[in-house]
Amino acid sequence: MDTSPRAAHTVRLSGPLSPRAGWQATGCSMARALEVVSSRSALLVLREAFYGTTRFDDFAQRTGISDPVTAARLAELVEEGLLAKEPYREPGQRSRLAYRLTDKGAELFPVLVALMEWGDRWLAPDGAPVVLTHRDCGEPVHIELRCAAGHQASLEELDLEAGPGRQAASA
Amino acid sequence: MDTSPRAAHTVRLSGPLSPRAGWQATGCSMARALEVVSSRSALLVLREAFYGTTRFDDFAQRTGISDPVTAARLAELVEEGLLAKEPYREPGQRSRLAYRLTDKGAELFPVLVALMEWGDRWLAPDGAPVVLTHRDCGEPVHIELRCAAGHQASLEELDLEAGPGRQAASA
DNA sequence: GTCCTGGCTTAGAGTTTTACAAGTCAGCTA
DNA sequence: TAGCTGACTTGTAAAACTCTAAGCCAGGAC
Repeated sequence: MDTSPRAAHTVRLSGPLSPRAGWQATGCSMARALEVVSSRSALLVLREAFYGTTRFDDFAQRTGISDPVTAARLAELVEEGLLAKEPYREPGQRSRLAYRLTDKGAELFPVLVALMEWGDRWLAPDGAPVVLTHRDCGEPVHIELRCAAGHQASLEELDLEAGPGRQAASA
Repeated sequence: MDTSPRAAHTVRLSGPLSPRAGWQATGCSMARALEVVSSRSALLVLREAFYGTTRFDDFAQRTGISDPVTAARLAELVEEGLLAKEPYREPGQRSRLAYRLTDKGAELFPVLVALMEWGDRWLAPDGAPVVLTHRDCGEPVHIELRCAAGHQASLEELDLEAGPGRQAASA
């Protein structure tokens, strides 16, 4: 199937996934991930968490999101296990709450970096406003697609195959 | 600043970006990217485009998005230059429109892969429903953060620095 | 010419996301 | 004890996103 000559900018569907018309992607992992982080505010809050922000007012101010939305988003991200709320006390201060990234939240970092990289390339005519560098060597850091054998892979070199969690007629 | 011992799951802010309170990230590339693709439907449409879908009805059906939203999203993505509309004609058929990824759209692929990978890991208890493999070697493909010198880098090894596009008091 | 199909558009309505402005409340400081 | 501050909550309202259901139009097929 799909013997058409144009495969530019697409992956190749292989095995039971070809043709595309034969299966549904309703429960796909990307769709599930989007249920958790599809709002602009959620990702901005996470950005700040990666920058080290931990306090309510700082999140609200630094993301430019209003207080009510910030509160809602922080509560959601805590409930979903991306952030953890922990009390702490600075000397002479009363007890406060800090929001910190959990492992689950921290592993979203590549998503944010990929978005930033794309934004730098296509939406920032004057160049990247901020850059990530590797502390040891000072070189800029970027996102790569690489296979377990170590080869860098482009979109057109990829196959999409059924995985272990695939149910009949879904993905 | 920020001499606190806990830097877990955060990058280090360096140079003029430290302390965080001293600058605004309002125009950051991630925020700009989110203006374009922050809706669930936009990313689902792009997912299908990467799977090779090109026609209106197929987009609507395969993403599970309603017709009006599909139409709105396709039009937006075309306007933003992520998809291109091109007429084509199959023999014996009338002229149709195909939506294809542009280079700008195709370069969002790492974002989708990163989301999928995260969803596979945290939201798919039975394993990934679909997997991407490198056609040449058959090995699974994943997202990596790597610096220009070739080192793989973890979140905690990264510095955030001012880039060429940074204006005074913004990021 | 009439039917069918692909590619939309329109109408009407519900939910979510967002903002602004103001209020609340606990607990430390003075 | 009166105030201040951080962390929210409440009220109001607009905008965005989403749905279902139905309608429209162009261009082959018959």
